Amino acid sequence: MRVGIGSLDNRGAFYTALKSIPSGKVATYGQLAAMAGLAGAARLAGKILCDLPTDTDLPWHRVVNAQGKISMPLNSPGYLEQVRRLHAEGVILVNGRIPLKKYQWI
DNA sequence: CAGCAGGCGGCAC
DNA sequence: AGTGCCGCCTGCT
Repeated sequence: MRVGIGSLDNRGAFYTALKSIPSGKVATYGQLAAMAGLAGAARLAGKILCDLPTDTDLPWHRVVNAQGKISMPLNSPGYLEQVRRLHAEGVILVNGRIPLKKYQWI
């Protein structure tokens, strides 16, 4: 939230890391944080991704939690949107979760 | 497999 | 300057 950009500097790092995720692959929050140079700040990743608009050009939908599941209420529009985008890239959910063994970007 | 507890990093108030 | 809050992670019950 807050349209103002001012104090977010690491945010750019997250965006960069996010863009680095190839299509058809997914990464965990911790992974993304590590890529952004903030290893251990997985929560930050979630906070920042939460801040992203649903219509953003960034592949935020390629980020899931360590369990390979989407963090968010099932009835949340973001959830459905994420699943939709992932499916469009060839990433399918099995029993509501993504097989990280196959899709996790390493 | 599910549930609980602790720890981690950084932003917002 | 301190507290709370997370789209979390990992380990142990």
